[in-house]
Amino acid sequence: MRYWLMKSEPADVSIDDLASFPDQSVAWYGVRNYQARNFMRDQMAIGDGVLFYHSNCKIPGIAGIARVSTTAYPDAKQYDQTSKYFDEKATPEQPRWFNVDVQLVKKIPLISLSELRLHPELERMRTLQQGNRLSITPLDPLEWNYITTVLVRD
DNA sequence: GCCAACGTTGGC
DNA sequence: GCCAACGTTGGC
Repeated sequence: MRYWLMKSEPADVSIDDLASFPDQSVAWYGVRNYQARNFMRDQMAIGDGVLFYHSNCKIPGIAGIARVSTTAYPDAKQYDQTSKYFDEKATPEQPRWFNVDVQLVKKIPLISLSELRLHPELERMRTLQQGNRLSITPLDPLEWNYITTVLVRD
């Protein structure tokens, strides 16, 4: 059982979008970074904990708790010529990009990035490190526990 | 819209 | 295999 922080741009898929989808789940398509891909392909398992993070928006931060609901499978968008995620070097025989499905557990009152930065317990979190751009990062179980038990209020 | 950080590309 | 140029991310 592992824990992850996964960034989504709410203009693309927000926590409310996720809540409205069938099974409240979504294919985590569009990851085009090898390190993030490898996390999904090689390390994620069904049931892993996910912090659903809103990035590139007015108030970035953690918007919900979710879970990994499938193992990794080829990202369909890599074959879609009309998609910005199309990859001409990918074939069904040799897919290059993978994704898991992520399912909502619960929406939470937003924990903003600026609030996260106030907690010394979280200072080692990768998402808080300067210059970090990875859209998927592993979370230390202590960080997961701190966020989901101390910071989530409702 | 700025720009720092950093990943990728491609010439050599 | 180096590394400069370029593109992207994402907070501010």
